[in-house]
Amino acid sequence: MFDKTYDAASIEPRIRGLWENANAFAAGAGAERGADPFCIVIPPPNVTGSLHMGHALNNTLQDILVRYNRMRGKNVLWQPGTDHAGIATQMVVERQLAAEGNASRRDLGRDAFVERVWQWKAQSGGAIKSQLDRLGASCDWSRERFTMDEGLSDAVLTVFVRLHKQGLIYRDKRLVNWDPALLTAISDLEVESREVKGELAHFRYPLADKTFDPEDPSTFIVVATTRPETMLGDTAVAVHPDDERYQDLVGKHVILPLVGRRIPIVADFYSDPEKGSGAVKITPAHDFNDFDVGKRHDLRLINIFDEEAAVRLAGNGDFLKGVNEAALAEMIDALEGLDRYQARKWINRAMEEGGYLEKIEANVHQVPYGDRSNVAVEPFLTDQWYVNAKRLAEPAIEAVRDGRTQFVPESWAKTYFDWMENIQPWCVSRQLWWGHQIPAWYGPDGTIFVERNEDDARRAAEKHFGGAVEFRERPDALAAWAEPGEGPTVLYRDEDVLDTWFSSALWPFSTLGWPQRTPELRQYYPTSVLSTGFDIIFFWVARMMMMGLHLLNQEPFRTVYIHALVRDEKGAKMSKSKGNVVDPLDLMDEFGADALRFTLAALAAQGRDVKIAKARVQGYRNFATKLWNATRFAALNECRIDPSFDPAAAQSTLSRWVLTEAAHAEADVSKAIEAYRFNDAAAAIYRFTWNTFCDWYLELAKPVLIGPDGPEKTELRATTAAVIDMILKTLHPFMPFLTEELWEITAQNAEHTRETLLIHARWPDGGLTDESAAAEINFVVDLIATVRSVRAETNVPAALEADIVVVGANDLHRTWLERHDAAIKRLARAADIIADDIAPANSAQAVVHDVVVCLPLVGLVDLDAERARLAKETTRLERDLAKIDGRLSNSNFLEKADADTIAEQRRKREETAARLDKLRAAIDRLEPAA
RNA sequence: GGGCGGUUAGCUCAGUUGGUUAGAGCGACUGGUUUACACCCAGUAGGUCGGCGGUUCGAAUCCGUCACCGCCCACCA
Repeated sequence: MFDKTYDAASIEPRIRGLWENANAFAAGAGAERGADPFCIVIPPPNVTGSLHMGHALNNTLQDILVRYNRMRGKNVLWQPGTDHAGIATQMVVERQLAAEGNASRRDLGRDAFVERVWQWKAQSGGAIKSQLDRLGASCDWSRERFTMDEGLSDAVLTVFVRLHKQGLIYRDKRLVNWDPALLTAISDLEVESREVKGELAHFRYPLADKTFDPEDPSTFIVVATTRPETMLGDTAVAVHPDDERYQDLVGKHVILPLVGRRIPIVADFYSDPEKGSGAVKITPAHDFNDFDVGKRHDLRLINIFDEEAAVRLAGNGDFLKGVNEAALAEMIDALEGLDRYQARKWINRAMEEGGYLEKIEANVHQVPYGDRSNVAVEPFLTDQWYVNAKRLAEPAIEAVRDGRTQFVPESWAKTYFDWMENIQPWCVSRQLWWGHQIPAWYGPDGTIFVERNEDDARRAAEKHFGGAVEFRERPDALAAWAEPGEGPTVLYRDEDVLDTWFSSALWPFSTLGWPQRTPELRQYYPTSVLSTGFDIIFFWVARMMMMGLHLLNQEPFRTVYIHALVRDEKGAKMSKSKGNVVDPLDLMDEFGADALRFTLAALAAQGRDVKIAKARVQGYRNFATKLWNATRFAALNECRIDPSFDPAAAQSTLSRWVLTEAAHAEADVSKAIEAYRFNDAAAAIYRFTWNTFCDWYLELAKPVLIGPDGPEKTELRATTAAVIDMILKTLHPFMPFLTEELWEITAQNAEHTRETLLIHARWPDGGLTDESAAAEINFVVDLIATVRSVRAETNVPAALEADIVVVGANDLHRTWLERHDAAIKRLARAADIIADDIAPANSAQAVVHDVVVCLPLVGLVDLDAERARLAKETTRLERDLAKIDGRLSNSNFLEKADADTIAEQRRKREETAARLDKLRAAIDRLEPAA
């Protein structure tokens, strides 16, 4: 039954089976009647994704909270599920198609492609669940949801239609961040700016009323740009209204080189006299700031790109208007269809040939990139759907301000506020196929019908048009509109889908059944805690807050716990390209799920990065083995659970001491978990288990446990079993597999049936507190530790058993020495322990509490080493004493420090002085050095 | 440009309202096959808590400043 080592690989699956058979993770399982609810919704991983270290950390922490609260008797639901992850998943499948040499998604067609994605979901969607299982995450899988399942899709439709009717979702034509590789709009958050080494081109724009002469600066105005190719769409040059250099040029015009377009010079505050030449070209259709400038000056918008950001001039009415088409033929010929970067080169060359290029400088600047596609994003003028985030943000800000929702650590609230207070309209439409298709139907007169389904849209449209309507695909509908004939009015549905984060924003209530009024919704909403990384505070947390408050009028969670990011052991962000990714599955294979979990908890200090080091995981695997062996030792010595054992009635100080320490440890762990100080919690149970229970309690109890039967042995056996029980419970949230296994084994050993699995056992609460037992055991522990240290430092052979003479022992000391005689002899390697009034000559000596312990080993003790040791100790004590005396003689200290602190210093002074006296006496007893 | 965080033992990190002899794991060194455990036991060494200045009776802890590192946000002149 009990091997020497805990074999995680074989035990974990069996324990998982136990939990599964018992339906142990089900909502409310093991709860007390009428118990308070405790609910966490899992941050839904990508349905086709796999477990990475960030998931491992986050889900370990959530599971600790969940298991702890479950053991506290609460009605716990950990709601799991997965996200369809629009762009990410679509990209994966597109890549697969490409790799298989298949047709692109466009060739395949929308329906076939979406079908293909569902297949991929069916095929790979189970991986993340089984990996979370592997980790021990105790989610209620019977309630697993998917953002595109029927219920959640219904929630999405409901919200879209409702917000639209409330005017909070609207369609707008404005510049968006356009991803020319993915061919979709993306939101501000999906754009990351990267530093790029580029060029700054200085162009000469000839003044309309002068004859251009490259040598004469009065005939042109210089503009600088990092995007020469966009000059094709320039419709103005802006200078600062206060810029004296350009005062008399405002209102005049320049002729756009190559193109020949006559464009105005306008005065606008956007222009920064400090930058470049102080004059800036304005391209309202391809730059967010220029767009605003264009609005202020009523400038034309000229889009020169197609959706792949390739130049489109031929037949481009906006571009061609007002220029001499014939003169442009050659240029159009050269540029048509070139991508941005090729066009840039061509423009630079052509400008140089025409004498319009003043210079090109190297320039480092920030360029926005699509976080998925890794290509530069293009500001692009399109119609998209927007959510009025500003309105929704107000109650969401309020909820955090007044503490209904609390960030832990608190500092993240600032980040949340900063973003929420400057929030921009949220572009929620995506030109993708994988996702929730937007429920909007377009009629030929420009009317948009936003309804939950086609039937509702039909009814609304029939009412609007006063006759029958018919739905067709967009191209067919547009064709029908172009040539109106007899018959029903033709409508088409918006082809776009919603941003993935739109459905994620509903997660805390959609998974509980909303918009249905389910009992789960009533019971578990608002949820208790949301645990996530800071990287998705904006993407997700903020949006859940907005949606939850708007739709349910209640904040979605009481606490938002923000954990650190997992990095490699050097602190670098893990990335595939760096090759420094640590796979949690590998670590679990090597050291077990419990060891990984414990490591993550132990490293999860707040506000820090979590740097995962393999040695650390190994160390905690060793900890698992340590507990395993301690329990094995207890079993070997027939330490069985005794249902009649009452800790409060325990007789031996050893029992009372360890039971008290156990209660302290439990209190520390509880307090730390409740404060989300997972590292403190892990440290507390680790320290107690290893350093207190194994290193001292078991060692001190050994002589009794392996000795003759008697009342003390009976009691220590029961104590040992009881303390192990307490360890198993307290450790369970961190190491669920090991502890559940030992829970079962210890029950078998006792031929005692456990009422429940450990996962449903009640958290230990309180217990014995006997601070006086500590004095006795601490004396014994310190005595043993001191003797060991002295022996090692004075080079006493390890195997030698030496007498210990204790000088200055009072009756109490004598009782203690008597009572723990066997343990001290065993642990301090003593032949005999003698209480005496006179110290033997030339022995090694040390002060322990109020007594002096002597090792009378003439010839065996290295006296020089002993003298050095005592001298060192004396020096240290003298220094301490001087420090304390300094404080106590400082009148300021005595006046201003609080009474407790002063009393403490006085106590310390006495203690140190007494110790020093004993030490000096000990030195005097030694033969002076030769 | 704005904001946030970090700098503590060789390495990775704790250190909760200012008062400890500044701790842990790993690593190093010394010694151990004592019948739970070598994934172990006992012991030892190792830190002017990034620099400077200040507040305070007292600072790793509070304030200022500088240096370096990291992250987030921000108009691609």
